[in-house]
Amino acid sequence: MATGRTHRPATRSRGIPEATVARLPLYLRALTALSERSVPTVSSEELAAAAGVNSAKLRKDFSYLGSYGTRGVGYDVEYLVYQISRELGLTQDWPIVMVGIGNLGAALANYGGFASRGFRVAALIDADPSMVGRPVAGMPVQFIDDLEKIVDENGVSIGVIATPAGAAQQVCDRLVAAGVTSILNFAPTVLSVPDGVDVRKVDLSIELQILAFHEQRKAGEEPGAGAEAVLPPVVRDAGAAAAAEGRKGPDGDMPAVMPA
Amino acid sequence: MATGRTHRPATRSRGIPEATVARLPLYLRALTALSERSVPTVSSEELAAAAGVNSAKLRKDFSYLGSYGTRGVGYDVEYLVYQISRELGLTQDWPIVMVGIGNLGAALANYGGFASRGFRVAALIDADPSMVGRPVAGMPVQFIDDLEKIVDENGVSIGVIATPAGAAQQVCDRLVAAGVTSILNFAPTVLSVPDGVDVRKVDLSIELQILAFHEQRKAGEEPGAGAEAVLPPVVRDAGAAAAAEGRKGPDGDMPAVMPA
DNA sequence: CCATCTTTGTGCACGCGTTCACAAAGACAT
DNA sequence: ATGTCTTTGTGAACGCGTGCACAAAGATGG
Repeated sequence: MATGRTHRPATRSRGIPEATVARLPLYLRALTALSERSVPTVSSEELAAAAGVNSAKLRKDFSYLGSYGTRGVGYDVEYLVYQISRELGLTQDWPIVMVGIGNLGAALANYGGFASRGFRVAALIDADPSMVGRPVAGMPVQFIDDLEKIVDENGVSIGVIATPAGAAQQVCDRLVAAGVTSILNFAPTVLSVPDGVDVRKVDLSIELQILAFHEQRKAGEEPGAGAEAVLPPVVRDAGAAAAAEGRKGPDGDMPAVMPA
Repeated sequence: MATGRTHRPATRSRGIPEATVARLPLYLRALTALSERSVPTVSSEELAAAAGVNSAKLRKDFSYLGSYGTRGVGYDVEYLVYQISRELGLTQDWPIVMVGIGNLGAALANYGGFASRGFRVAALIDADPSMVGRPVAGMPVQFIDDLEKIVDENGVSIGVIATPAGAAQQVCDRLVAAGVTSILNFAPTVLSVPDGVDVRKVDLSIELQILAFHEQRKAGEEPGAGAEAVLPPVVRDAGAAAAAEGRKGPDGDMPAVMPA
């Protein structure tokens, strides 16, 4: 799900559901591991286990790509690796630019997973003049003024934004204007982009917050005694009127600071 | 979606849909920004725009939490900030441990978004003795042998794994055995965990691959001439029999290297 | 107190994704 | 060649999430 898009164009591609596309890299990784161990064929059951999904789901996913399996035997590992790679567009070379070489950006630049599988970091870009020229991941950081030139000369269509939140939209606009049509956003902001541009968002703190939600559920299954909750950071009020509506029965400790 | 779980228990929590939970942090961020600008109330339309979602969806999401709005006016910003924070469990203090202080781990430790909103990095842990004692983000790295002690003494229930793929499952097992019940996994591996443990996965290269898929679609809408695809990394064969089944009509360049 | 206007909360329908369950397809042995 | 056994590919049912559209609720003004 490309968070950051206001309306979902569904992008039902060429009949391949978005949910399936999101799982193809998972299958590809599992298949690559099998390939390295020279395993010739694999059943949907085995591969599904390796990828952490349901076997029926896996078969249906593959059915969107075509009939690449052999009944009674399974799937040919090498063949499937190539088919999925091709479907994902990984048989091409994808030059990417990374903007914002702070802690996170530098780590991403060094991250091996980025360079693998057809992705090639074409340039690292930052707005801080003191960063410019400094080598990060064996590559000199370039100044943001050259962004358009870099994108154009390298034929870059994928950009990674790892700037502070405040600069993200501005950087995004420049990338899009320069011709970038896919953006991976690490800044904690909602980017607005024109139609035809894909944005995917990776937000570390959101992931933690979702975990905290489930964690809280596990911890305080019983209502009434809310364990040891820290005082709410907002002003509290004694009025409990708001709780009267009571859609949620088991919710003993509603602080109720209803606005006037 | 907690990738990494084999079967989905759906975790339909207390009636709050998982999709809604995943959006609550988004709303919270937008609301916090409004709060800092001292905006007293906000309509579902405005807030939805700020969070990048549909207004009807936002209202439905909030309806799961209760009736916190005022018709004809909108939502009280401060009140809603507190309600969502409480629902997400962010009014508590969540000590977390981070295992694997390489490039990515160090960047995460320095990442401001982690420390904000109730999350507190209780310890940084690494298996490399040369890292131990070295300060990262103003905090000494501790040796992995003390993992169980650290988790226990700090009451840690959330762990972040930023190790290489090979070490991830092992680290995961130790975390779970020590009492951690929520894991945020940055290693490119499928973790298997017992029931009751939540795993969320952040995979940088997968996100890129999904972008590449859509990018490829945008670039080569026409079939037949596959632009300038690099030669397939697997052995090719002249046999074209496999394509005969032909579920997908418009797919001109099927390489067809069917196994024997 | 009544009328009007704004905005919420939600019933409903629709579409996507998941899962089940099974027929068809092929491998393999005899 | 025939039968058995394994595994795929998929039709169909189900459930969740989304978005529309509107009635109910409350604010505001006269």
